[in-house]
Amino acid sequence: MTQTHSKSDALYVKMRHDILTLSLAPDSPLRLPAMAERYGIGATPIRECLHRLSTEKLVVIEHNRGFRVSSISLSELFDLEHSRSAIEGMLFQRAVENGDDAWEAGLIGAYHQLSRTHPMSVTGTQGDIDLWNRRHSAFHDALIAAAGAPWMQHFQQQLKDQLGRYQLFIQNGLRDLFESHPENAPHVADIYAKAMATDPHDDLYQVALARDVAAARPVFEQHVNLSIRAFQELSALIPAGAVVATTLGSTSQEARA
Amino acid sequence: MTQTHSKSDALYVKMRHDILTLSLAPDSPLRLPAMAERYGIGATPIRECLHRLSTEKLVVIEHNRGFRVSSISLSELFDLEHSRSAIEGMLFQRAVENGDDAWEAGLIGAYHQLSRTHPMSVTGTQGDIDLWNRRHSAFHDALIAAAGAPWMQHFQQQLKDQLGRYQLFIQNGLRDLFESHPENAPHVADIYAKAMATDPHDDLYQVALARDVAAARPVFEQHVNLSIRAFQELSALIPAGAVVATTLGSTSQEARA
DNA sequence: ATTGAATATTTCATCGATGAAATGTAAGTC
DNA sequence: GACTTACATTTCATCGATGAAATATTCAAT
Repeated sequence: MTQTHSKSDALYVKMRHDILTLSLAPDSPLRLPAMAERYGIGATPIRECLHRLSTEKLVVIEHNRGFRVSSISLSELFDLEHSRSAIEGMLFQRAVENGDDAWEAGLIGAYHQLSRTHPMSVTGTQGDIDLWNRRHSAFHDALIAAAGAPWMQHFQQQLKDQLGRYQLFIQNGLRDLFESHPENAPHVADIYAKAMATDPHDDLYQVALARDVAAARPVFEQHVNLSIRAFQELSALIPAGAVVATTLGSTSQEARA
Repeated sequence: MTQTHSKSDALYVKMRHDILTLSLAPDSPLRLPAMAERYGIGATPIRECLHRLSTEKLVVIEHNRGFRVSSISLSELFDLEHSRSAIEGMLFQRAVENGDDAWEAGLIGAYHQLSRTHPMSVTGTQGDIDLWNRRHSAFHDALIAAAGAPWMQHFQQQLKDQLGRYQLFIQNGLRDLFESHPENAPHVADIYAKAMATDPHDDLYQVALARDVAAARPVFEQHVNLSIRAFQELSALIPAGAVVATTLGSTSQEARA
Protein backbone atom coordinates (compact mmCIF):
# COMPACT_ATOMS: atom_id res chain seq x y z
CA MET A 1 0.00 0.00 0.00
CA THR A 2 0.96 3.66 -0.35
CA GLN A 3 3.69 2.11 -2.45
CA THR A 4 2.95 3.84 -5.71
CA HIS A 5 6.68 4.32 -6.28
CA SER A 6 8.73 1.42 -7.38
CA LYS A 7 12.05 0.88 -5.72
CA SER A 8 13.47 2.11 -9.00
CA ASP A 9 11.62 5.40 -8.72
CA ALA A 10 12.94 5.96 -5.23
CA LEU A 11 16.40 5.31 -6.56
CA TYR A 12 15.90 7.90 -9.26
CA VAL A 13 14.80 10.52 -6.78
CA LYS A 14 17.64 9.76 -4.41
CA MET A 15 20.31 9.77 -7.07
CA ARG A 16 19.03 12.93 -8.70
CA HIS A 17 19.02 14.58 -5.30
CA ASP A 18 22.57 13.45 -4.67
CA ILE A 19 23.73 15.02 -7.90
CA LEU A 20 21.87 18.27 -7.33
CA THR A 21 23.19 18.59 -3.79
CA LEU A 22 26.75 17.82 -4.93
CA SER A 23 26.86 14.69 -2.86
CA LEU A 24 27.91 13.27 -6.19
CA ALA A 25 30.40 15.87 -7.37
CA PRO A 26 30.41 17.32 -10.88
CA ASP A 27 32.50 15.35 -13.32
CA SER A 28 33.07 12.47 -10.94
CA PRO A 29 32.81 9.02 -12.49
CA LEU A 30 29.87 6.84 -11.56
CA ARG A 31 31.10 3.25 -11.56
CA LEU A 32 28.43 0.64 -11.62
CA PRO A 33 29.78 -1.58 -8.84
CA ALA A 34 30.30 1.41 -6.57
CA MET A 35 26.83 2.77 -7.29
CA ALA A 36 25.22 -0.62 -6.77
CA GLU A 37 26.98 -0.80 -3.44
CA ARG A 38 26.08 2.75 -2.46
CA TYR A 39 22.38 2.40 -3.19
CA GLY A 40 22.07 -1.22 -2.20
CA ILE A 41 20.65 -2.44 -5.47
CA GLY A 42 21.79 -4.30 -8.58
CA ALA A 43 23.58 -2.78 -11.51
CA THR A 44 20.61 -3.05 -13.87
CA PRO A 45 18.36 -0.52 -12.11
CA ILE A 46 21.36 1.75 -11.61
CA ARG A 47 21.97 1.70 -15.31
CA GLU A 48 18.35 2.52 -16.12
CA CYS A 49 18.44 5.38 -13.67
CA LEU A 50 21.62 6.78 -15.18
CA HIS A 51 20.09 6.66 -18.60
CA ARG A 52 17.15 8.67 -17.36
CA LEU A 53 19.42 11.27 -15.84
CA SER A 54 21.47 11.47 -19.00
CA THR A 55 18.54 12.86 -20.98
CA GLU A 56 18.25 15.55 -18.34
CA LYS A 57 21.90 16.43 -18.86
CA LEU A 58 22.74 15.58 -15.28
CA VAL A 59 24.81 12.57 -16.33
CA VAL A 60 26.87 11.90 -19.42
CA ILE A 61 27.46 8.53 -21.02
CA GLU A 62 30.64 7.51 -22.75
CA HIS A 63 30.33 4.30 -24.64
CA ASN A 64 32.20 1.45 -23.01
CA ARG A 65 33.61 3.91 -20.53
CA GLY A 66 30.63 4.29 -18.29
CA PHE A 67 28.91 7.25 -16.75
CA ARG A 68 29.92 10.42 -14.96
CA VAL A 69 28.21 13.40 -13.40
CA SER A 70 27.91 16.26 -15.86
CA SER A 71 30.59 18.85 -15.38
CA ILE A 72 29.82 22.49 -14.80
CA SER A 73 31.23 25.54 -16.51
CA LEU A 74 30.98 29.28 -16.30
CA SER A 75 29.59 29.52 -19.80
CA GLU A 76 26.84 27.05 -19.02
CA LEU A 77 26.00 28.98 -15.87
CA PHE A 78 25.34 32.10 -17.93
CA ASP A 79 23.44 30.13 -20.52
CA LEU A 80 21.23 28.65 -17.82
CA GLU A 81 20.61 32.05 -16.25
CA HIS A 82 19.71 33.66 -19.55
CA SER A 83 17.38 30.79 -20.39
CA ARG A 84 15.75 31.04 -17.01
CA SER A 85 15.31 34.73 -17.50
CA ALA A 86 13.39 34.16 -20.71
CA ILE A 87 11.30 31.19 -19.65
CA GLU A 88 10.51 32.07 -16.07
CA GLY A 89 9.89 35.66 -17.09
CA MET A 90 7.31 34.57 -19.57
CA LEU A 91 5.69 32.29 -17.02
CA PHE A 92 5.62 35.10 -14.51
CA GLN A 93 3.84 37.34 -16.97
CA ARG A 94 1.24 34.66 -17.62
CA ALA A 95 0.75 34.09 -13.93
CA VAL A 96 0.16 37.79 -13.35
CA GLU A 97 -2.38 37.67 -16.16
CA ASN A 98 -4.22 34.55 -15.07
CA GLY A 99 -3.58 34.21 -11.35
CA ASP A 100 -6.57 33.65 -9.12
CA ASP A 101 -7.11 34.08 -5.39
CA ALA A 102 -5.36 30.87 -4.51
CA TRP A 103 -2.30 32.02 -6.40
CA GLU A 104 -2.27 35.33 -4.57
CA ALA A 105 -2.65 33.59 -1.26
CA GLY A 106 0.21 31.21 -1.94
CA LEU A 107 2.38 34.05 -3.09
CA ILE A 108 1.66 36.17 -0.05
CA GLY A 109 2.55 33.28 2.19
CA ALA A 110 5.76 32.49 0.37
CA TYR A 111 6.80 36.12 0.37
CA HIS A 112 6.09 36.43 4.03
CA GLN A 113 8.28 33.49 4.83
CA LEU A 114 11.10 34.68 2.62
CA SER A 115 11.04 38.20 4.01
CA ARG A 116 11.24 36.90 7.56
CA THR A 117 14.25 34.78 6.73
CA HIS A 118 17.62 36.22 7.44
CA PRO A 119 18.93 37.66 4.19
CA MET A 120 21.18 35.24 2.51
CA SER A 121 24.79 35.51 3.56
CA VAL A 122 27.53 33.10 2.68
CA THR A 123 28.95 33.63 6.11
CA GLY A 124 25.86 32.22 7.77
CA THR A 125 25.55 28.73 9.15
CA GLN A 126 24.76 25.89 6.79
CA GLY A 127 21.31 25.66 8.30
CA ASP A 128 20.61 29.34 7.58
CA ILE A 129 21.77 28.98 4.01
CA ASP A 130 19.66 25.89 3.40
CA LEU A 131 16.59 27.52 4.86
CA TRP A 132 17.02 30.59 2.74
CA ASN A 133 17.59 28.46 -0.36
CA ARG A 134 14.40 26.53 0.29
CA ARG A 135 12.26 29.60 0.87
CA HIS A 136 13.76 31.45 -2.03
CA SER A 137 12.93 28.50 -4.25
CA ALA A 138 9.40 28.31 -2.85
CA PHE A 139 8.86 32.00 -3.50
CA HIS A 140 9.86 31.67 -7.11
CA ASP A 141 7.62 28.64 -7.49
CA ALA A 142 4.74 30.62 -6.05
CA LEU A 143 5.34 33.44 -8.51
CA ILE A 144 4.63 31.24 -11.52
CA ALA A 145 2.25 28.73 -9.98
CA ALA A 146 -0.74 30.10 -11.89
CA ALA A 147 0.89 30.29 -15.29
CA GLY A 148 -0.34 27.01 -16.72
CA ALA A 149 1.79 25.98 -19.71
CA PRO A 150 2.92 22.52 -18.58
CA TRP A 151 5.77 22.26 -21.04
CA MET A 152 7.24 25.60 -20.09
CA GLN A 153 6.91 24.65 -16.44
CA HIS A 154 8.73 21.45 -17.20
CA PHE A 155 11.60 23.33 -18.80
CA GLN A 156 11.63 25.86 -16.02
CA GLN A 157 11.92 23.09 -13.47
CA GLN A 158 14.91 21.63 -15.27
CA LEU A 159 16.64 24.98 -15.39
CA LYS A 160 15.88 25.61 -11.75
CA ASP A 161 17.34 22.27 -10.72
CA GLN A 162 20.44 22.78 -12.79
CA LEU A 163 20.92 26.26 -11.39
CA GLY A 164 20.42 24.98 -7.88
CA ARG A 165 23.45 22.82 -8.39
CA TYR A 166 25.50 25.78 -9.52
CA GLN A 167 24.28 27.91 -6.65
CA LEU A 168 25.28 25.30 -4.09
CA PHE A 169 28.61 24.89 -5.79
CA ILE A 170 29.26 28.60 -5.67
CA GLN A 171 28.18 28.90 -2.07
CA ASN A 172 30.56 26.12 -1.12
CA GLY A 173 33.34 27.62 -3.19
CA LEU A 174 32.94 31.01 -1.58
CA ARG A 175 32.94 29.56 1.87
CA ASP A 176 36.17 27.75 1.13
CA LEU A 177 37.63 30.95 -0.21
CA PHE A 178 36.84 32.83 2.95
CA GLU A 179 38.91 30.40 4.92
CA SER A 180 41.93 30.59 2.66
CA HIS A 181 41.77 34.30 1.72
CA PRO A 182 39.84 36.19 4.40
CA GLU A 183 40.92 39.55 3.00
CA ASN A 184 38.52 39.13 0.06
CA ALA A 185 35.59 38.21 2.21
CA PRO A 186 33.88 41.57 2.66
CA HIS A 187 33.86 42.57 -0.97
CA VAL A 188 32.79 39.20 -2.32
CA ALA A 189 30.15 38.69 0.32
CA ASP A 190 28.80 42.12 -0.48
CA ILE A 191 28.41 41.36 -4.18
CA TYR A 192 26.75 38.07 -3.47
CA ALA A 193 24.46 39.39 -0.80
CA LYS A 194 23.29 42.28 -2.98
CA ALA A 195 22.00 39.89 -5.62
CA MET A 196 20.25 37.78 -3.02
CA ALA A 197 18.76 40.53 -0.93
CA THR A 198 15.08 40.93 -0.22
CA ASP A 199 14.67 44.15 -2.21
CA PRO A 200 14.70 42.66 -5.68
CA HIS A 201 12.13 40.11 -4.60
CA ASP A 202 10.11 42.93 -3.23
CA ASP A 203 9.86 44.37 -6.72
CA LEU A 204 8.54 41.09 -8.08
CA TYR A 205 6.06 40.85 -5.28
CA GLN A 206 4.71 44.33 -5.89
CA VAL A 207 4.33 43.77 -9.61
CA ALA A 208 2.52 40.52 -8.98
CA LEU A 209 -0.02 41.88 -6.51
CA ALA A 210 -0.56 45.02 -8.58
CA ARG A 211 -1.29 42.75 -11.54
CA ASP A 212 0.97 44.87 -13.66
CA VAL A 213 1.12 42.57 -16.66
CA ALA A 214 3.22 44.90 -18.77
CA ALA A 215 5.89 45.24 -16.10
CA ALA A 216 6.05 41.55 -15.24
CA ARG A 217 8.51 40.40 -17.83
CA PRO A 218 10.95 43.33 -17.75
CA VAL A 219 11.04 43.39 -13.97
CA PHE A 220 11.68 39.70 -13.84
CA GLU A 221 14.45 39.87 -16.41
CA GLN A 222 15.99 42.70 -14.48
CA HIS A 223 15.85 40.51 -11.38
CA VAL A 224 17.75 37.71 -13.08
CA ASN A 225 20.20 40.18 -14.53
CA LEU A 226 21.19 41.03 -10.99
CA SER A 227 22.36 37.47 -10.42
CA ILE A 228 24.10 37.37 -13.75
CA ARG A 229 25.91 40.58 -13.07
CA ALA A 230 26.93 39.36 -9.65
CA PHE A 231 28.54 36.28 -11.17
CA GLN A 232 30.25 38.39 -13.78
CA GLU A 233 31.63 40.69 -11.13
CA LEU A 234 32.81 37.77 -9.09
CA SER A 235 34.64 36.28 -12.04
CA ALA A 236 36.10 39.63 -13.15
CA LEU A 237 36.98 41.58 -10.02
CA ILE A 238 38.62 38.88 -7.98
CA PRO A 239 42.42 38.52 -8.44
CA ALA A 240 43.10 36.27 -11.41
CA GLY A 241 39.38 35.63 -11.60
CA ALA A 242 39.98 33.30 -8.72
CA VAL A 243 36.57 32.77 -7.22
CA VAL A 244 34.46 31.66 -10.07
CA ALA A 245 37.35 30.48 -12.17
CA THR A 246 38.66 28.29 -9.38
CA THR A 247 35.19 27.33 -8.45
CA LEU A 248 33.94 26.58 -11.89
CA GLY A 249 36.76 26.59 -14.37
CA SER A 250 39.04 23.94 -13.07
CA THR A 251 36.54 21.40 -11.97
CA SER A 252 37.78 18.67 -14.22
CA GLN A 253 41.31 18.85 -12.93
CA GLU A 254 40.30 19.05 -9.31
CA ALA A 255 37.97 16.12 -9.57
CA ARG A 256 40.72 13.90 -10.79
CA ALA A 257 43.08 14.88 -8.01
CA MET B 1 35.63 1.47 -36.82
CA THR B 2 33.32 4.38 -37.64
CA GLN B 3 31.43 2.80 -34.79
CA THR B 4 31.33 5.74 -32.44
CA HIS B 5 27.73 4.87 -31.64
CA SER B 6 27.06 1.92 -29.47
CA LYS B 7 24.42 -0.51 -30.59
CA SER B 8 22.38 0.97 -27.79
CA ASP B 9 22.66 4.46 -29.25
CA ALA B 10 21.50 3.25 -32.62
CA LEU B 11 18.56 1.62 -30.92
CA TYR B 12 17.70 4.90 -29.22
CA VAL B 13 17.77 6.81 -32.48
CA LYS B 14 15.69 4.18 -34.26
CA MET B 15 13.09 3.89 -31.56
CA ARG B 16 12.79 7.62 -31.12
CA HIS B 17 12.33 7.95 -34.85
CA ASP B 18 9.66 5.25 -34.84
CA ILE B 19 7.70 7.10 -32.19
CA LEU B 20 8.02 10.47 -33.89
CA THR B 21 6.95 9.05 -37.23
CA LEU B 22 4.01 7.23 -35.65
CA SER B 23 5.40 3.88 -36.63
CA LEU B 24 4.81 3.27 -32.95
CA ALA B 25 1.38 4.77 -32.46
CA PRO B 26 0.47 7.12 -29.61
CA ASP B 27 -0.75 5.32 -26.51
CA SER B 28 0.15 1.89 -27.82
CA PRO B 29 1.76 -0.42 -25.28
CA LEU B 30 5.42 -1.29 -25.67
CA ARG B 31 5.85 -4.85 -24.45
CA LEU B 32 9.39 -5.88 -23.75
CA PRO B 33 9.32 -9.23 -25.60
CA ALA B 34 7.73 -7.64 -28.65
CA MET B 35 10.21 -4.76 -28.65
CA ALA B 36 13.17 -7.09 -28.19
CA GLU B 37 11.90 -9.06 -31.16
CA ARG B 38 11.25 -5.98 -33.26
CA TYR B 39 14.68 -4.43 -32.74
CA GLY B 40 16.59 -7.68 -32.57
CA ILE B 41 18.15 -7.08 -29.18
CA GLY B 42 17.71 -8.16 -25.59
CA ALA B 43 15.24 -6.73 -23.15
CA THR B 44 17.83 -4.93 -21.05
CA PRO B 45 18.89 -2.36 -23.67
CA ILE B 46 15.27 -1.91 -24.65
CA ARG B 47 14.47 -1.03 -21.08
CA GLU B 48 17.30 1.46 -20.86
CA CYS B 49 16.18 3.07 -24.06
CA LEU B 50 12.59 3.36 -22.85
CA HIS B 51 13.78 5.00 -19.67
CA ARG B 52 15.64 7.57 -21.70
CA LEU B 53 12.60 8.31 -23.80
CA SER B 54 10.44 8.59 -20.73
CA THR B 55 12.31 11.65 -19.50
CA GLU B 56 11.62 13.24 -22.89
CA LYS B 57 7.93 12.57 -22.41
CA LEU B 58 7.79 10.35 -25.45
CA VAL B 59 7.16 7.25 -23.36
CA VAL B 60 5.36 6.77 -20.07
CA ILE B 61 6.17 4.17 -17.45
CA GLU B 62 3.62 2.47 -15.24
CA HIS B 63 5.16 0.49 -12.46
CA ASN B 64 4.83 -3.23 -12.98
CA ARG B 65 2.67 -2.54 -16.01
CA GLY B 66 5.33 -1.64 -18.46
CA PHE B 67 5.73 1.12 -20.98
CA ARG B 68 3.60 2.80 -23.59
CA VAL B 69 3.96 5.54 -26.14
CA SER B 70 2.81 8.88 -24.76
CA SER B 71 -0.68 9.75 -25.84
CA ILE B 72 -1.52 12.98 -27.60
CA SER B 73 -4.22 15.50 -26.87
CA LEU B 74 -5.58 18.70 -28.27
CA SER B 75 -4.71 20.62 -25.13
CA GLU B 76 -1.11 19.46 -25.29
CA LEU B 77 -0.92 20.46 -28.93
CA PHE B 78 -1.84 24.01 -28.04
CA ASP B 79 0.51 24.00 -25.11
CA LEU B 80 3.34 22.84 -27.35
CA GLU B 81 2.56 25.49 -29.95
CA HIS B 82 2.43 28.28 -27.42
CA SER B 83 5.69 27.14 -25.88
CA ARG B 84 7.30 26.96 -29.27
CA SER B 85 6.09 30.42 -30.03
CA ALA B 86 7.81 31.79 -26.95
CA ILE B 87 11.06 29.86 -27.16
CA GLU B 88 11.65 29.79 -30.88
CA GLY B 89 10.58 33.42 -31.10
CA MET B 90 13.19 34.40 -28.60
CA LEU B 91 15.84 32.36 -30.39
CA PHE B 92 14.88 33.96 -33.67
CA GLN B 93 15.34 37.39 -32.20
CA ARG B 94 18.76 36.47 -30.91
CA ALA B 95 19.73 35.02 -34.27
CA VAL B 96 18.72 38.21 -36.02
CA GLU B 97 20.84 40.10 -33.51
CA ASN B 98 23.92 37.91 -33.68
CA GLY B 99 23.77 36.17 -37.05
CA ASP B 100 26.88 36.27 -39.19
CA ASP B 101 27.48 35.66 -42.86
CA ALA B 102 27.33 31.92 -42.55
CA TRP B 103 23.95 32.17 -40.91
CA GLU B 104 22.64 34.37 -43.70
CA ALA B 105 23.99 32.00 -46.30
CA GLY B 106 22.38 28.98 -44.69
CA LEU B 107 19.12 30.82 -44.36
CA ILE B 108 19.10 31.95 -47.96
CA GLY B 109 19.73 28.39 -49.08
CA ALA B 110 17.02 26.94 -46.88
CA TYR B 111 14.53 29.55 -47.96
CA HIS B 112 15.32 28.96 -51.59
CA GLN B 113 14.67 25.25 -51.23
CA LEU B 114 11.46 25.75 -49.33
CA SER B 115 10.13 28.31 -51.77
CA ARG B 116 10.77 25.99 -54.69
CA THR B 117 8.92 23.17 -52.99
CA HIS B 118 5.32 22.72 -53.90
CA PRO B 119 3.28 24.42 -51.18
CA MET B 120 2.16 21.91 -48.67
CA SER B 121 -1.12 20.25 -49.51
CA VAL B 122 -2.62 17.34 -47.68
CA THR B 123 -3.86 16.05 -50.99
CA GLY B 124 -0.33 15.66 -52.34
CA THR B 125 1.55 12.41 -52.53
CA GLN B 126 3.30 11.13 -49.45
CA GLY B 127 6.63 11.94 -51.05
CA ASP B 128 5.61 15.56 -51.60
CA ILE B 129 4.44 15.92 -48.04
CA ASP B 130 7.60 14.41 -46.62
CA LEU B 131 9.78 16.64 -48.76
CA TRP B 132 7.90 19.73 -47.68
CA ASN B 133 8.07 18.68 -44.03
CA ARG B 134 11.82 18.22 -44.27
CA ARG B 135 12.47 21.54 -45.95
CA HIS B 136 10.10 23.38 -43.69
CA SER B 137 11.94 21.96 -40.72
CA ALA B 138 15.31 22.88 -42.25
CA PHE B 139 14.14 26.44 -42.85
CA HIS B 140 13.10 26.88 -39.25
CA ASP B 141 16.40 25.40 -38.08
CA ALA B 142 18.25 27.87 -40.29
CA LEU B 143 16.31 30.77 -38.82
CA ILE B 144 17.65 30.18 -35.34
CA ALA B 145 21.00 28.59 -36.16
CA ALA B 146 22.95 31.65 -35.01
CA ALA B 147 21.13 32.19 -31.74
CA GLY B 148 23.54 30.39 -29.44
CA ALA B 149 21.85 29.56 -26.13
CA PRO B 150 22.40 25.78 -26.03
CA TRP B 151 19.76 25.11 -23.41
CA MET B 152 17.08 27.01 -25.25
CA GLN B 153 18.07 25.20 -28.43
CA HIS B 154 17.75 21.95 -26.55
CA PHE B 155 14.24 22.80 -25.43
CA GLN B 156 13.32 24.06 -28.86
CA GLN B 157 14.46 20.77 -30.36
CA GLN B 158 12.25 18.82 -27.98
CA LEU B 159 9.25 20.95 -28.80
CA LYS B 160 9.93 20.66 -32.50
CA ASP B 161 10.13 16.88 -32.30
CA GLN B 162 6.96 16.63 -30.28
CA LEU B 163 5.14 18.92 -32.66
CA GLY B 164 6.40 16.95 -35.64
CA ARG B 165 4.56 13.97 -34.24
CA TYR B 166 1.36 15.96 -33.96
CA GLN B 167 1.78 17.35 -37.44
CA LEU B 168 2.21 13.91 -38.94
CA PHE B 169 -0.76 12.67 -36.98
CA ILE B 170 -2.93 15.48 -38.24
CA GLN B 171 -1.77 15.05 -41.81
CA ASN B 172 -2.65 11.38 -41.67
CA GLY B 173 -5.97 12.09 -40.01
CA LEU B 174 -6.93 14.62 -42.62
CA ARG B 175 -6.03 12.27 -45.43
CA ASP B 176 -8.21 9.59 -43.93
CA LEU B 177 -11.02 12.08 -43.57
CA PHE B 178 -10.86 13.00 -47.22
CA GLU B 179 -11.52 9.44 -48.16
CA SER B 180 -14.48 9.02 -45.88
CA HIS B 181 -16.04 12.51 -46.20
CA PRO B 182 -14.86 14.06 -49.45
CA GLU B 183 -17.38 16.89 -49.15
CA ASN B 184 -15.30 18.52 -46.39
CA ALA B 185 -12.10 18.30 -48.33
CA PRO B 186 -11.95 21.73 -49.96
CA HIS B 187 -12.66 23.75 -46.87
CA VAL B 188 -10.38 21.81 -44.57
CA ALA B 189 -7.57 21.67 -47.08
CA ASP B 190 -7.87 25.41 -47.51
CA ILE B 191 -7.50 26.12 -43.82
CA TYR B 192 -4.55 23.84 -43.52
CA ALA B 193 -2.84 25.09 -46.65
CA LYS B 194 -3.19 28.70 -45.59
CA ALA B 195 -1.22 28.10 -42.42
CA MET B 196 1.46 26.22 -44.30
CA ALA B 197 1.77 28.53 -47.29
CA THR B 198 4.97 30.23 -48.35
CA ASP B 199 3.82 33.76 -47.55
CA PRO B 200 4.15 33.61 -43.77
CA HIS B 201 7.64 32.20 -44.17
CA ASP B 202 8.36 35.02 -46.52
CA ASP B 203 7.69 37.47 -43.70
CA LEU B 204 10.17 35.71 -41.45
CA TYR B 205 12.73 35.67 -44.20
CA GLN B 206 12.40 39.38 -44.84
CA VAL B 207 12.69 40.28 -41.18
CA ALA B 208 15.77 38.11 -40.86
CA LEU B 209 17.65 39.57 -43.81
CA ALA B 210 16.63 43.12 -42.93
CA ARG B 211 18.05 42.46 -39.44
CA ASP B 212 14.92 43.95 -37.96
CA VAL B 213 15.55 42.90 -34.38
CA ALA B 214 12.51 44.64 -32.98
CA ALA B 215 10.16 42.91 -35.40
CA ALA B 216 11.66 39.45 -35.02
CA ARG B 217 9.74 38.25 -32.02
CA PRO B 218 6.30 39.65 -32.86
CA VAL B 219 6.49 38.45 -36.45
CA PHE B 220 7.50 35.01 -35.34
CA GLU B 221 4.74 34.79 -32.77
CA GLN B 222 2.28 35.89 -35.39
CA HIS B 223 3.58 33.12 -37.61
CA VAL B 224 2.95 30.47 -34.99
CA ASN B 225 -0.43 31.97 -34.23
CA LEU B 226 -1.40 31.13 -37.78
CA SER B 227 -0.89 27.44 -37.09
CA ILE B 228 -2.67 27.67 -33.79
CA ARG B 229 -5.63 29.39 -35.33
CA ALA B 230 -5.74 26.82 -38.10
CA PHE B 231 -6.01 24.02 -35.57
CA GLN B 232 -8.66 25.90 -33.67
CA GLU B 233 -10.67 26.40 -36.82
CA LEU B 234 -10.33 22.78 -37.72
CA SER B 235 -11.57 21.67 -34.33
CA ALA B 236 -14.41 24.23 -34.23
CA LEU B 237 -15.81 24.52 -37.74
CA ILE B 238 -16.00 20.90 -38.71
CA PRO B 239 -19.29 19.08 -37.90
CA ALA B 240 -19.16 17.76 -34.34
CA GLY B 241 -15.54 18.87 -34.16
CA ALA B 242 -14.84 15.79 -36.18
CA VAL B 243 -11.42 16.37 -37.63
CA VAL B 244 -9.26 17.20 -34.72
CA ALA B 245 -11.50 15.51 -32.21
CA THR B 246 -11.47 12.27 -34.13
CA THR B 247 -7.86 12.75 -34.91
CA LEU B 248 -6.73 13.62 -31.46
CA GLY B 249 -9.44 13.01 -28.96
CA SER B 250 -10.20 9.34 -29.35
CA THR B 251 -6.72 8.02 -29.67
CA SER B 252 -6.88 5.83 -26.64
CA GLN B 253 -9.94 3.96 -27.80
CA GLU B 254 -8.65 3.49 -31.30
CA ALA B 255 -5.32 2.23 -30.12
CA ARG B 256 -6.94 -0.53 -28.15
CA ALA B 257 -9.17 -1.69 -30.99
C1' DA C 1 65.51 4.75 -15.16
C1' DT C 2 62.35 5.08 -18.90
C1' DT C 3 59.97 3.13 -22.62
C1' DG C 4 57.18 -0.42 -24.69
C1' DA C 5 55.03 -4.81 -25.05
C1' DA C 6 52.56 -8.40 -22.89
C1' DT C 7 49.51 -9.66 -19.29
C1' DA C 8 46.24 -9.14 -15.48
C1' DT C 9 42.46 -6.69 -13.65
C1' DT C 10 38.73 -3.85 -13.74
C1' DT C 11 34.52 -2.30 -15.70
C1' DC C 12 31.18 -2.26 -19.01
C1' DA C 13 27.20 -4.07 -22.21
C1' DT C 14 24.34 -7.65 -22.99
C1' DC C 15 22.18 -11.91 -22.10
C1' DG C 16 19.31 -15.54 -19.92
C1' DA C 17 17.11 -16.95 -15.72
C1' DT C 18 14.12 -16.28 -11.64
C1' DG C 19 10.49 -14.69 -8.59
C1' DA C 20 6.73 -11.38 -8.27
C1' DA C 21 3.03 -8.79 -10.01
C1' DA C 22 -0.64 -8.33 -13.11
C1' DT C 23 -3.79 -10.02 -16.46
C1' DG C 24 -6.61 -13.40 -18.63
C1' DT C 25 -9.29 -17.80 -18.36
C1' DA C 26 -11.94 -21.42 -16.62
C1' DA C 27 -14.72 -23.57 -13.30
C1' DG C 28 -18.01 -23.53 -9.70
C1' DT C 29 -21.71 -21.28 -6.98
C1' DC C 30 -25.95 -18.59 -6.27
C1' DG D 1 -26.87 -16.38 -16.71
C1' DA D 2 -23.99 -13.29 -13.81
C1' DC D 3 -20.51 -13.25 -10.27
C1' DT D 4 -16.87 -14.85 -7.59
C1' DT D 5 -12.90 -17.73 -6.81
C1' DA D 6 -9.09 -20.41 -8.21
C1' DC D 7 -5.78 -21.34 -11.58
C1' DA D 8 -2.78 -20.59 -15.67
C1' DT D 9 -0.36 -17.39 -18.51
C1' DT D 10 1.78 -13.36 -19.56
C1' DT D 11 4.78 -9.65 -18.52
C1' DC D 12 7.60 -7.20 -15.64
C1' DA D 13 11.73 -6.04 -12.34
C1' DT D 14 15.79 -7.61 -10.71
C1' DC D 15 19.64 -10.55 -10.39
C1' DG D 16 23.94 -13.07 -11.55
C1' DA D 17 26.84 -14.61 -15.28
C1' DT D 18 29.52 -14.00 -19.56
C1' DG D 19 32.36 -12.03 -23.20
C1' DA D 20 34.33 -7.73 -24.76
C1' DA D 21 36.41 -3.38 -24.14
C1' DA D 22 39.21 -0.42 -21.57
C1' DT D 23 42.52 0.45 -17.87
C1' DA D 24 46.21 -0.75 -14.83
C1' DT D 25 50.31 -3.53 -13.93
C1' DT D 26 54.23 -6.21 -14.67
C1' DC D 27 58.47 -7.10 -16.69
C1' DA D 28 62.00 -6.97 -20.10
C1' DA D 29 65.02 -4.37 -22.97
C1' DT D 30 67.63 -0.40 -24.06
